[in-house]
Amino acid sequence: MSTSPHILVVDDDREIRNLLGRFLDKNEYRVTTAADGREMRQVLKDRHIDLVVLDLMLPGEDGLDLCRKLRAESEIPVIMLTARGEEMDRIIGLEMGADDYLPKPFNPRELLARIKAVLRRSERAASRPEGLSAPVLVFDGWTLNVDRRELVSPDGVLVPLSGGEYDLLAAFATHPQRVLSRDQLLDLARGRNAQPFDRSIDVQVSRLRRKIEANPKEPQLIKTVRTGGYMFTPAVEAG
Amino acid sequence: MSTSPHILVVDDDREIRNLLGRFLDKNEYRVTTAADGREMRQVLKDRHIDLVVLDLMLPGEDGLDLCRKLRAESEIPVIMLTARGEEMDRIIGLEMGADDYLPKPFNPRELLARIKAVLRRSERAASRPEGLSAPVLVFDGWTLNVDRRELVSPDGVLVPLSGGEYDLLAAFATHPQRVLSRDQLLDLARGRNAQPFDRSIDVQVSRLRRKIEANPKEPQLIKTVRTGGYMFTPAVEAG
DNA sequence: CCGGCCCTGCAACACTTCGTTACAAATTCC
DNA sequence: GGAATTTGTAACGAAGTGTTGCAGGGCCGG
Repeated sequence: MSTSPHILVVDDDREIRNLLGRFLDKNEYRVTTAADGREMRQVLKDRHIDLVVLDLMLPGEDGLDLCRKLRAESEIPVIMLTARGEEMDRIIGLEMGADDYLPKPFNPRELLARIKAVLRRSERAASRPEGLSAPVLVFDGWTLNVDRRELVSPDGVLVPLSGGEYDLLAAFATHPQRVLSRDQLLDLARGRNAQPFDRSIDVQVSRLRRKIEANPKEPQLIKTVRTGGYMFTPAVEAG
Repeated sequence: MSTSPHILVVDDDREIRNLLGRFLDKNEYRVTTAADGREMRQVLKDRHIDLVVLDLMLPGEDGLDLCRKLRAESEIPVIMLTARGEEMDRIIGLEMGADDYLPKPFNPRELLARIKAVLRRSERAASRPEGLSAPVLVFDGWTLNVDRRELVSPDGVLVPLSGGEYDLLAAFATHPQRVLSRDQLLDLARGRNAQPFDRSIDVQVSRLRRKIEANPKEPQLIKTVRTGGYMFTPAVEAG
């Protein structure tokens, strides 16, 4: 039930991916792995990730490049790994915007400690310092204010949402027009994995529909896709 | 009944095709094989494929070429096989856009593990990244909105379809004016293979006709092709 | 033209999945 | 610490889908 941080390990070496995957898993983190930049972006688009462990040396795109781009468009903290243990790398790594740095080979416990430290820091810093990342999502007349976690209806009325309802709607609104499985929704909105026979998303969808659908019996915004999950149908634009 | 991923194995060696076919079949995957690029394209046009296992060395078109073209026009993940075990091939393979790579000879279990990994990844990435794939299909006055999974009749009325009815109609509308066997339809609309005496498509066609045919007794849009399957007769254009 | 065979349409039934309510557990707010 | 709110779980009815069986109609050999 606990909502544990979700860590993305990006490394081209499968050995290392598996090793870190198992290790972090044992230490109460949820882990996903990626072998290169393309995979990393895919995961980032579809799951909520709290921290990225990024290898400096990657096939195709360079880890430093990736880190810089990642920094440009999100606030996800990054810990860099590198095979070269030189001080220069460290400086470059940190200048690229990484939150911490670890030379290979390293002791997994060392990585664990740094992950904990970085997460503790970024937890507090969950503010967005005047960055222009979309604070308002508009769809079908509705306005979802991400900063205030508030929803305003097409006729301008503020519709009170519970925290979970907001999280679910935000998950939908940031992944519109595609089928999202219950598992994905649980990850995006609650930061946990589904358990067998987990129906909590169904119930939460039902409660959300009651508040945003004109006719909850015939939902237009959140459609059910049998055996597939749910789909948020309207186009969403940044306000 | 289960809807298992459908894998296309492309290799000119019949031995390998059969071997992999049986092996993957035993491991709960649906498999189709192709001997060259032409067959591959044919299958891709007719079936829903979740992953392609592609040999690097093929008669006629090169595997790398095929992979690049495949990548250019679809999001289907690719695992490359090659007889040469050199590192350069690996880099080229990945740069061509393959999702993973396996040198021959290989252990089938190894391939299985990679297939699982790639599918797990691509499962989440079922997004349409601003590609211009048709979001609206128009035929004979009707409009099928793929984003909203909605059907609008010639006189502008929204016709409620169940999920399965929509999936079936979408399968038809994306493969118009050609005979589709029950097996193909089951694959395209339900993602599963037919079982002996499987009549579910017939029933679903019947239910769909009730909603879209002016006179279901004399269907104009979905024609029956005796011993062949069904054919969607109107011309379909992107809206 | 007729009878048997095979294929398709569809109604009826069985089974699965989903929506919603009720209630209990957990969390938040005074 | 207790009340109010929120969230998860269980249960049940509703809706969707697959299966089965039978009726109707085409096709073929005689």
